[in-house]
Amino acid sequence: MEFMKQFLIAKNIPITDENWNIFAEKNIRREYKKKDIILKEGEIDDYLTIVEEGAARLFFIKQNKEITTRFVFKYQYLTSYDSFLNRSPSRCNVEALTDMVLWRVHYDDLQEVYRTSNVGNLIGRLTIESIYVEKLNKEFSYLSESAEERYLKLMKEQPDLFQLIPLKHIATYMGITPQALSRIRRRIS
Amino acid sequence: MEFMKQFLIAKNIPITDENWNIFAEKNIRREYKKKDIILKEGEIDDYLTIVEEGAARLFFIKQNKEITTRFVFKYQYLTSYDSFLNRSPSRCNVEALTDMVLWRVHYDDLQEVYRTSNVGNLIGRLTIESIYVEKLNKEFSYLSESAEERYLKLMKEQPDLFQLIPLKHIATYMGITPQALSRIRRRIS
DNA sequence: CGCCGAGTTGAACTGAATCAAGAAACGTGG
DNA sequence: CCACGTTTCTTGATTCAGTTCAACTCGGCG
Repeated sequence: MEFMKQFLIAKNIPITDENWNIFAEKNIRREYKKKDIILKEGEIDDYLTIVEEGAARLFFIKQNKEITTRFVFKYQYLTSYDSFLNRSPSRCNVEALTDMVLWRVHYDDLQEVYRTSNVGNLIGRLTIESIYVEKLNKEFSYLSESAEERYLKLMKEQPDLFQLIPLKHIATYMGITPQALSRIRRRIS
Repeated sequence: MEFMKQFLIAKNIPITDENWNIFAEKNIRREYKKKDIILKEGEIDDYLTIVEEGAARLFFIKQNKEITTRFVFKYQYLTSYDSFLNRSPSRCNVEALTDMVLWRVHYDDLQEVYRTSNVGNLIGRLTIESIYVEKLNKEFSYLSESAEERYLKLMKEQPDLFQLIPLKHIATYMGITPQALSRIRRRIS
């Protein structure tokens, strides 16, 4: 978890060694292989999970088709939040897109961190603030731009996505079918 | 702010009187009249704002049309979060749908609360957790259900919406035009 | 009474979905 | 390193949900 401490310090987030240790010692390292299913739809996500290495996606099934809702990379949180927070079955699956190294805290351990120091609330707040803003941006983009505009924006802002991830997942992430994305790409080139 | 303390206690959220006072004394009461614009697009939202009485909506303008993204009611937070958190111009306008009573903390005061006690991080975390889950539900609904299904669900889950709010706002909130909503309603009845 | 905003309805249009089939790229084992 | 099967991507034809533009009704309110 040392990477995360560096991360917080770099972001100028105040944290004492003692508080940090309370949090860090609850985190457990875990590895996954490419294509592993890290969480299955219907299961309760018991872990707040951060990515040290690799990439993953969250997706749900709609009429036998996979709809990707989020990509997660290095130093981002990978949790199926509604499941984790509400202790309810996850609507999403989580799949490793590459080999991965993860660190995770169990829900119960996190509750203890919340009780015994304020570092949990701080990290929890900052984490969810950033993914909420990410979701707001996606919503705004979806409601105000055409699929073609969204594609161009994604190309510009996250070109690495296109190296790493099959177009079919990018398509459903954009809210369109792979066929529609293919046609957009042809139109542009 | 007494209502909010009751609210936290009812939710079994641990908070000492001292910590509560640190937070509560930073909050300022403010009233608005129906149709008042509480925040304009382009302004930076300086306040974390909770609703004691009344209702409001957040909306943005797309090609001269208003697209509503969220309704906010009693005991919910009304902030334009991306603006508030990133200190950036708001993409959204906030409009009072009824006469309102609000309580708000200024951004700078909140930073001080974050520094001097853990109540800020706790309240901040819980607040944003709940609106994030709300947004996840909306996204899921949007991606997996037809407009008609979403309408029926909304009728069932939030029938009060239809008493209080013009259909044209509900339509854009659902991601469709008022005309399309009108046709759905006819088809159903 | 006349006006204005909300809601409804119609007709034409459109972006994207769907279904289906072929081409290209990938990876796995011999 | 090649051959094969599988997955990904592309392309075409058709269909459909929802948009757009425009006209009309209804109800409240100055």
